[in-house]
Amino acid sequence: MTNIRTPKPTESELEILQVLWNNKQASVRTVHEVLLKTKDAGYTTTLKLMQIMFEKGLVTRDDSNKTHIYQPAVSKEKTQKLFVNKMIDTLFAGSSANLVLQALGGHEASKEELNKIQELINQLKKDK
Amino acid sequence: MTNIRTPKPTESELEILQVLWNNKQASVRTVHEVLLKTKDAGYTTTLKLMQIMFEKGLVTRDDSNKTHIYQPAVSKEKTQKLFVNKMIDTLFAGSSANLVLQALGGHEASKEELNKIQELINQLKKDK
DNA sequence: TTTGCATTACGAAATAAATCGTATTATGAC
DNA sequence: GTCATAATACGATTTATTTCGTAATGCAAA
Repeated sequence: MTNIRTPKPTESELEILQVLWNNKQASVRTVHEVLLKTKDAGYTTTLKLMQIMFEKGLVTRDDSNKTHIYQPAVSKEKTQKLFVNKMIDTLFAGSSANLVLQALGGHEASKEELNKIQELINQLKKDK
Repeated sequence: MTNIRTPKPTESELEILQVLWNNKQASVRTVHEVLLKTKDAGYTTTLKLMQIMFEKGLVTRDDSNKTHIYQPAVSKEKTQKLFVNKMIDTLFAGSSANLVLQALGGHEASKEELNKIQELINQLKKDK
């Protein structure tokens, strides 16, 4: 599995990836429209960012039509792992449990979600 | 509780804060020595960063002696929460549980740590 | 007091990231 | 074909971050 090295996405790039992950694929216009709900930037800014992401290999695109259609080139899961691991390293002294405690303590999680976590924990304990 | 707004620490600032949190307080020299183990930068770089952090209010310092002694001005817990929340927002669609699952799935956690998490979950479920 | 050394102060350069203005191009309506 | 519109391309600027060179300062040993 040739793991081509894509750089760590920046803050803004992450926002764009989020949209692409949700929609599977999208035009610049679509992405920009979604971003406008939560931030305030010009269309060409989004365009430029997505072009840069293309150069970096963070996204692919179909440019056979006038309006280019972009797709994520990095998986959500891999990217999440990248950031979670970095965070555990630099902010939680290498302990994933510390991160988990912090996350659950602050944010609210539904009962259903808590059940899912509990299940995973049981699984992990069994494996030891 | 007058919450003075301190800016979000940058990557490098986080590394420095980590050292200060561990040591309670430290001189630039001490911090620099610790950083040298994992990264490669000049002494004046670390100095400058810590001076900037002082201006930003991320650290305080005792400059009554020639060698200034720095202390963290933001708590580890608050900073962790800041980053975890941001991460949940931009990378886990607002679901803390998703982050937890990712964290536990990737990194290894000890049985003891898992127990601690389980305890917290039970507590949270009881509160519902 | 003078010298040497470790420190801080400061400015500036190098790098990275985000933003935007303007020019160019493609497409469809007429 | 011409025009209006919407899109891309591209360069430049702005802002944030990191890095470092050099000067000034304080202190302690000789």
